[in-house]
Amino acid sequence: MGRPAGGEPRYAQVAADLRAAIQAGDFGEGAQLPTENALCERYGISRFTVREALRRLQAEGLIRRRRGSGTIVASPDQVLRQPLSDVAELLQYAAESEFQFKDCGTITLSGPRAEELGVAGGSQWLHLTGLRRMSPGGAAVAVTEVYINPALAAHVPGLRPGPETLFQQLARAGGFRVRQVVQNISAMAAGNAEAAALGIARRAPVLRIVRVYSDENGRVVEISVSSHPGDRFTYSMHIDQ
Amino acid sequence: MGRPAGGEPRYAQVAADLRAAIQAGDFGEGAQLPTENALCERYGISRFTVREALRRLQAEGLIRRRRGSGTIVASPDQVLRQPLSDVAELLQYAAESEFQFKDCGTITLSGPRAEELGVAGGSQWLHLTGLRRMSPGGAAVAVTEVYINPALAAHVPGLRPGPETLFQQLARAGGFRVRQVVQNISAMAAGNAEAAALGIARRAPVLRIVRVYSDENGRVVEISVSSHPGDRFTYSMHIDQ
DNA sequence: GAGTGGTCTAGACCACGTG
DNA sequence: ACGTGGTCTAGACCACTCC
Repeated sequence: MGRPAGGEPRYAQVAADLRAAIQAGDFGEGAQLPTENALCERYGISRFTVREALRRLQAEGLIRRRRGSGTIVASPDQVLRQPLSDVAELLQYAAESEFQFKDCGTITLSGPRAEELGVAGGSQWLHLTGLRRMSPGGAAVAVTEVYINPALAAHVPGLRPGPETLFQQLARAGGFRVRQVVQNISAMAAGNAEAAALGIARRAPVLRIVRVYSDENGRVVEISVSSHPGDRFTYSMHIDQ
Repeated sequence: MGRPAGGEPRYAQVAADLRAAIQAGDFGEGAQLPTENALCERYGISRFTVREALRRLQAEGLIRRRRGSGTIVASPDQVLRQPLSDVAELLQYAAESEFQFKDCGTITLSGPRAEELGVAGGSQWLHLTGLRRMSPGGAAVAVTEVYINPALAAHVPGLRPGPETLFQQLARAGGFRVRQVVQNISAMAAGNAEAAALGIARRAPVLRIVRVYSDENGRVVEISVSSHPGDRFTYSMHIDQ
């Protein structure tokens, strides 16, 4: 039957359970996962639901599947892997790194900057700035500018660093859901402020990732602009077929 | 019944049909697509198959879906959108741009370069170099180095620019299938050769995309290294939920 | 041949958006 | 209230891998 239980679909619960087991090393790297039928029995659910859960894990790059061979735990790859095919994966990345920020008041986004971000020129935004590290005290992997819709001003003082991303906290506090994230990646020369924050040379190449978060009505609720040093960050993706 | 017809799954045929209709403008931008049930009747297939087809189009960013509202044609966005969640989407991008290349013989990949690409040091590769433009005669959006497994040397002279990507042509000629693509994106300063080919300043920031194509046995069949001028290229993705 | 994941059917109930 | 897409069941046949 199509009951979503406590609000979360059953496949999401199963996916979370398997993800935790994989990351806890219960299966081991390269090890075989239980077959679909075994998972059906273990959780008492249909194959459809098991497959939906496994589909998510595969999209995250946690598992690899092959007809005839089975499902195996993927080898955790190289540098900084940041897969991306739905919002849940963005959260995964956020939970693995450390983010510190400070409130910078209100800012008006002007001509070229507004155009770059795809917002109306002259519009007002709440402005935060932050630094992301892969480990506490480690080298910064990103400096981030965050712009928040002023309609959400009341909830900004309650924002906390932690496993929850800013947009998750905003969504919960503001009573909306993030429905779409558009992400643009480009290469540019570091500006003075970025170079100073990251400890790199001026005009050094940086990877700039702009994310625009919109809610169900198409309202832009948050924009984040992250600049990553070219030599400390690689955006990694994989496609399996 | 589970018959894959002429080799291509039915949902892929339906997806291709709908994709063609959307791109031909049969529905118009922002227009409503037929409902799932309507598509079931039109194609004489089950809802499962219709949903699998729509799932692909949604991942490509061609449509947006919402419970209660229906399915609409997404507005074609900004600059150069290169979505990516399975191999089929890589092909889409390739078909929309123009790629010219020339054969440069054999090359040995040495220490740091080999490490960057994740191949054995001292291994030999066939080397091609190419230029990609969004329109014939237009400005170059990328300079590309291609390395091909020497075991496929016999098929290299048959490679042709066109709507089919190099790895598609290699797979067909070599009788294998590309099973995995790993893609790494980083920012770096342009080298002398890249700067000259792209007509940009030396040390200008470029977006470097390294793609490693592997077949079903994990054998690396092709590696492509594309360098995009920072000011002419943006890698764009979207996530809908 | 046995077992895997991939495709597909014909149903069902549900949450959500729009009237 | 109604129709939409989202979740879910219990089956089935198929292509593929491995023994």
